[in-house]
Amino acid sequence: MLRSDSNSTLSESLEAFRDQGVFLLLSETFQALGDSSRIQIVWALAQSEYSVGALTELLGMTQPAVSHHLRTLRNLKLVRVRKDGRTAFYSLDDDHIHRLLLEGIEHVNEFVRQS
Amino acid sequence: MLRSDSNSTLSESLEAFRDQGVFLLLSETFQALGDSSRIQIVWALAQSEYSVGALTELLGMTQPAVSHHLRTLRNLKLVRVRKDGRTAFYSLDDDHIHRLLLEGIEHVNEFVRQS
DNA sequence: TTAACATATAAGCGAATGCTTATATGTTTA
DNA sequence: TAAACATATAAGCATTCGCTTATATGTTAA
Repeated sequence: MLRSDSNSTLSESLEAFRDQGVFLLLSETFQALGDSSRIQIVWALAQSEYSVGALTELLGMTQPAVSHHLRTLRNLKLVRVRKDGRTAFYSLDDDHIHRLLLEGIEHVNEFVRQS
Repeated sequence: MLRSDSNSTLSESLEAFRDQGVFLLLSETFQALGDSSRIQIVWALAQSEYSVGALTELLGMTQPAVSHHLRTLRNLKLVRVRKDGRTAFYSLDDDHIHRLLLEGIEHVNEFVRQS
């Protein structure tokens, strides 16, 4: 197989990103969005903040399942919590998440258009 | 066309997106990017097109593993193939994928900055 | 304080996932 | 044609994942 020096810069970035854990963190981030239930949660939070109970009712899941998913999203800083008394209000952490979601939807649109 | 009525409520858009399979396809797309090996493949292809053999050597994986991951990415139209003789050259399917990757990296940067 | 409420966590089960080894398909070259 | 080559697919195994039920933690109200 043909080997060229033009790979050197890529293989350097590959090694650097591997060492810095960028690929791992990046894949974990996408993986967090890679679940139908969590995407629905993120979609809801993209409209407004919601409490755990509200999400539970809105999405028709059990409360522990919602909490479980929210922890996953929280660990990767995709959502944040605001506590008021005994209720916890969740919202998207920053605009990157919103844009990620929109880019994803655009791709899906493209996908369906080609089918 | 996949879109929610801008006047509809959240629960209506949730129902519509569920029925149209948007959430499923969207989560599958993110899930495809949610693996450390596949992200490295996508990162490589974001720089230039590569053959299966080149990716195998570049990433230090076995050839069947690379083919396996490429199929996953292909099924979701994240990458496309161009065949020349007995070699298959892969590249990113469209610009959405590139932007998804860049948005993800920005989020990871934000993540690390906060830690 | 006690009871009701809102959320978080734990343990365990079934299903899905990524990788390995082995083999099949298809293309070029001797 | 046969052999070498490039890629794709298949079967099996170990691990991970999402969900369920049960329970714990913490807050408000009577």
